[in-house]
Amino acid sequence: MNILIIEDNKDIAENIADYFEPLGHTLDLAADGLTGLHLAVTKQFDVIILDLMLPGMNGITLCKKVRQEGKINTPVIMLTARDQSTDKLLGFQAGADDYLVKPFSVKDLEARIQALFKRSKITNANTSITVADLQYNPGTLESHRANQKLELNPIQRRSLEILMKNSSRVVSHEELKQHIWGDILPDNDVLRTHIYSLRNIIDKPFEKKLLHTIQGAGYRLFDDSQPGTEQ
Amino acid sequence: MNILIIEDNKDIAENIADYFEPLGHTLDLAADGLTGLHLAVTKQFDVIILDLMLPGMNGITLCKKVRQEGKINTPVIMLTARDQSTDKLLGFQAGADDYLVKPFSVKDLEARIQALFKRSKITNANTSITVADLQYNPGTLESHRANQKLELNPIQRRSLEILMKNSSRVVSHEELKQHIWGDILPDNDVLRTHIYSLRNIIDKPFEKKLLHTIQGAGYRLFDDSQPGTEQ
DNA sequence: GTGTGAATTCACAAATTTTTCACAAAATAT
DNA sequence: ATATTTTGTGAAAAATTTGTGAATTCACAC
Repeated sequence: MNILIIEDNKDIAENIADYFEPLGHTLDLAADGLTGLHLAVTKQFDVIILDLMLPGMNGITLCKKVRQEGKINTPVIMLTARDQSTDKLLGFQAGADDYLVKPFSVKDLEARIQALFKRSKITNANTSITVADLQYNPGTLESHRANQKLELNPIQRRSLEILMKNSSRVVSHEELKQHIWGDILPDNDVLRTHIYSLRNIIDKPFEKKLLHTIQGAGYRLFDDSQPGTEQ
Repeated sequence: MNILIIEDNKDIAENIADYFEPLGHTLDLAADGLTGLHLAVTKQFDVIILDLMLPGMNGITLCKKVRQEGKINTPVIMLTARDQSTDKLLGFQAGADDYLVKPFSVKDLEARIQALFKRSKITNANTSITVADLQYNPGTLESHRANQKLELNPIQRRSLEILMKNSSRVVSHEELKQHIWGDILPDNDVLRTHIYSLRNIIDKPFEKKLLHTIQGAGYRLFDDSQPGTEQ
């Protein structure tokens, strides 16, 4: 799972990281609001852990901004320093999904994350993502193009998922690798080979090519014949 | 809709009641764990709203007991105070369907209830779940295929149950294990063997295979000859 | 204790996926 | 224009996942 922690207190951030990384999750840390916001909107996360009090921009503003982007519905867990009854309402209004009061145990946090994840899985079950005539359903893990079913292996599936979810931007090699393999990243050859095989399935049999290479940057899935969508 | 509220805080209970009763729902209140448990197993509810902290018996124990009965799969929404330790929730994920952090708005609660209800409507009543010619009745715990009764042991039954309830998506190994065994998850071999034995019963004697393996992801029960249902 | 059936472990086969590697082609830098 | 780096291509080897069924352990009723 990919987790973004926006928290200026090093101790807390490290504490969380030390607990979750061995469990195989990939963590990104941001120590201030601006960095956090930037990461939140440019990378794909499964959950965002957000401190309320931050240098640069406070958590509520940040949460609102993230939600305003519209496209991001990643679950957000707010961390608050102490019992301030106004915080909670503000937080929920801003679009947070859950709350934890410091100090908390990491086990607590884990439980909350699990629950949120479960919830979002249920709500996302029946919504499929579309780019041109290419479709991906995160629930059934099936993909179709032009009403034909595409047979993908796990890595191809995960690659497509990331690319589909982020078709509005370029996904870097690093990010792609992180999502597929977590933290033990393989050689660069490997990704290239997988993209090649993915292309063979989703693009080769079709007229219009959707998976584009952005040299030196990464890959992006989009329909280049439709300038409107491309943004 | 029949709603059971197990909550010792009168204010919260009344608040919920005041909101839902005018909407035409029937509410039952229990102010302590024992009363709650008794009601839960003796009456039929569409959803149970359960406070984590209760006099008499805490919410987790109660939920476990209710589930142990086996026959009750009424959706349960947990209520937790926001500074409450929820790490115990981890082991109990399999039992509750969702949870809300106090304070919450009744609107929130309503949304959650609707979502759960929609999902469990099918499974709860006397209606059984159907995938192709395979049927499972959550009330009687019986399963049939092509009008023949299938004899399943508890593990096979629970496996089939979660697969049937989620036939619209892939159920991961982890999920399956959690649903079957709760918190002490066994080796991966075990699940494989049980799926094998389940297949022998529900698929082997029949022409059409319904239990499909999604490599690297999990299992899904569906009729692959009917692309319509498959979506 | 003994017997019974269920659950788990184990070992091996089969299927499938993932990685490695070597070279070609294309793009970028000098 | 030439060198250098990045990316594409594809086959072959390595590794992993899954299926299968027998052997073993376990739990519990008698």
